[in-house]
Amino acid sequence: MAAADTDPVTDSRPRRLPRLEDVAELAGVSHQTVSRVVNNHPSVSPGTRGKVEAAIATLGYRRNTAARSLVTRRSQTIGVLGSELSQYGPANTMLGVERAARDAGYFVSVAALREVSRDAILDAVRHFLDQSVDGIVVIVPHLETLAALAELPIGVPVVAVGSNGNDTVGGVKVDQRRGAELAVEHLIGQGHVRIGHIAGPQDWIDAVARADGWRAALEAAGLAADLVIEGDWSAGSGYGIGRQLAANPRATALFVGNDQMALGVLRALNEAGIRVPQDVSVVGFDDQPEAGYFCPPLTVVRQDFEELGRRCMDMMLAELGGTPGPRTLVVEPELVLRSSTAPPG
Amino acid sequence: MAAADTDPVTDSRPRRLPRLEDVAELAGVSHQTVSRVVNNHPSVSPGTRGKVEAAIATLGYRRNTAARSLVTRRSQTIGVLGSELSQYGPANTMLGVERAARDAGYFVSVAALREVSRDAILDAVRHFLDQSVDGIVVIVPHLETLAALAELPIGVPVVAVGSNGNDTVGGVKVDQRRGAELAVEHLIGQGHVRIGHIAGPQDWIDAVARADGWRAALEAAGLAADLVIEGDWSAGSGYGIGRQLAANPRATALFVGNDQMALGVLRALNEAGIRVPQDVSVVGFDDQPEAGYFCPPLTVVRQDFEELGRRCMDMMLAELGGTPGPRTLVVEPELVLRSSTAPPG
DNA sequence: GCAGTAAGTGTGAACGCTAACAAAGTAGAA
DNA sequence: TTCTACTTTGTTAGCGTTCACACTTACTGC
Repeated sequence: MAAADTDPVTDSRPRRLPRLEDVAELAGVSHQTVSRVVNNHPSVSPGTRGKVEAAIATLGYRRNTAARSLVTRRSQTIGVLGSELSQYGPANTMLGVERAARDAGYFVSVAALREVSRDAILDAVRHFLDQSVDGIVVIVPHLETLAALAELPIGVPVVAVGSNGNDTVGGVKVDQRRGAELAVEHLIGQGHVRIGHIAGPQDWIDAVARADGWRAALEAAGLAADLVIEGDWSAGSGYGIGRQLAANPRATALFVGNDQMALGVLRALNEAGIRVPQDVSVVGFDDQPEAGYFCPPLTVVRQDFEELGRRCMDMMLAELGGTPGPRTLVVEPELVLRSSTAPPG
Repeated sequence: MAAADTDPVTDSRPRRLPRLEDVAELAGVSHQTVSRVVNNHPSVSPGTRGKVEAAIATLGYRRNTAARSLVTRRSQTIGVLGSELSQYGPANTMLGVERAARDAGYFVSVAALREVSRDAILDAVRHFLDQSVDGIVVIVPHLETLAALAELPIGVPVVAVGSNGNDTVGGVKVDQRRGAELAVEHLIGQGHVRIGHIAGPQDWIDAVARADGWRAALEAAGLAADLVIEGDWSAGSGYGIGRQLAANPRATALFVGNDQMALGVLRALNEAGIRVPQDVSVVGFDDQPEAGYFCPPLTVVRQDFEELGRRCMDMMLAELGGTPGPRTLVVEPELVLRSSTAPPG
């Protein structure tokens, strides 16, 4: 009885998945013809194609990726190397990449960095090389990352989100500097002259660019750019900085490096009885879905992360297709006005 | 000149990556011995092992995954099928899975669902089967998902987050019902007798379980469970519901299905001049990092999503190792008290 | 001293696919 | 008719691994 279940003779279940050869036999053609059908090769007569397709359907044939990769030396897989993937921005960028990749017939392999260090990055890259990915998308917006990537001869195209492209690594980014300028110009337009900046950690590419934009916009207007405090992107750090500022108010407007820190700032000001926007205006950065429901709803610079991810993949596909395009792609940010900003006084 | 760059004779760069055979030749052994070294097979003498390892290091040999998969019929890849992967919970669950998987030597392939539908799910599963993944982790907390999965003979182990396990699909979940009970019991303990529930969409497994827990806790205390309004998880829907309730107050405490909706509720109440927690207490669910910085900081039921992801992978590994353990794994939630709850009146 | 066992190593054949080439058939032009 | 060119199909040889097995050598126990 137990034997009947596994006896190769009496067992009617297929012992293994069907392969080209099985399809070929059923369709009465050679395995190569089946391969041609599967790969949409043009030189197959309509009649043959029909027979083969029928056989494929009958057997439920699926092409074996490993065998195909072995001979083509391509895995149809893109590695996504990311950190902070539970954050709104990186997560959505990854989703944009995933979508574009799957649409293009690629698999997406993910490696998340526990901590951002040279070793962790090299380890993840090796992981991907072991998997023989066809290309790597890097969503690790640290300056250090780019340096680490330059160390290893990777051998496949690399596209880094947030960076400028160079000859070894393609770059796709939202124009952070421009975003910061939009925010600050808006505040200046409302009549603010003391505009502070709560910055992200300065080893992050985007944090530096936002601080630069803030400074540039102020200087262009002849205003002082002397109030900048560095946080760590978290609501907690925003809260701490907010308390400091509440105790010793030095500005009528704050340009905050991201929405989470802005949330912390809002809460600290609220606790201290400082009204937003009547006493202080606040602008965030990212536009995560919750930003419109903060107290008060937050004026923000919006980044389209999914678009960013898609563009990454566009560049990657161009590279993989052997038709490299521009090495740098820039997505424009947008200012979204809500009620956390108003003229001073 | 151009020829010199590619001429097979004068070009000293390796034409292709080194393989077992190349290592074997350099070490003066057979390719099989090299294979044994690479796979940590015990029956290799220390001397031979040393020679081979040296040759591997010299050539920078890395084993070819495709060839290996072809013969072993295992891809060392786990597919993660997820929706809402930019949300705090699913994203962190995925990260937990990724971490455990990579530690166990597996690659992680991701497919994100654009919309949750039978077709989209089946499409993603087929995508993974095309890639011949060794197992699939499903982070799509819809009732519908489980039904769709049951349709297809998948042929590899499947572990679903948030579900109860059955014979075809393993289940790993945080005890949502218990979490809801913790929240409601806390409110009852503070003296609340009119406790409403703002629920998530009822086609989500977790939303149903939380509503059940809320109802059970109230009924156990002999209180009425008659105020439940369904939202869509978003801050916007929480805001809309909050405005309704502010116009027509019917409870002194609200158990809200997740943190985002709670944010919307807080904002609506704040706008209407209803104080939290003096007039109304609010409890959220998830404990995303921002919850402690809402106005006021939100009392929540915390779920450890990363742990959840790790457990998923534990179950998967047991399954893959041929030693299936329990079909259901439950992680305990925890109540985190902050200042959005207080005794009524 | 000889079988019996174990450890270490090598040989050959898959695994399922694609690339390159060969062969057969078809059609139009000379 | 015959030649050429093209289309369609088949044949063969890998791709780089692991598996099953065979072979050697060394050590055990009688």
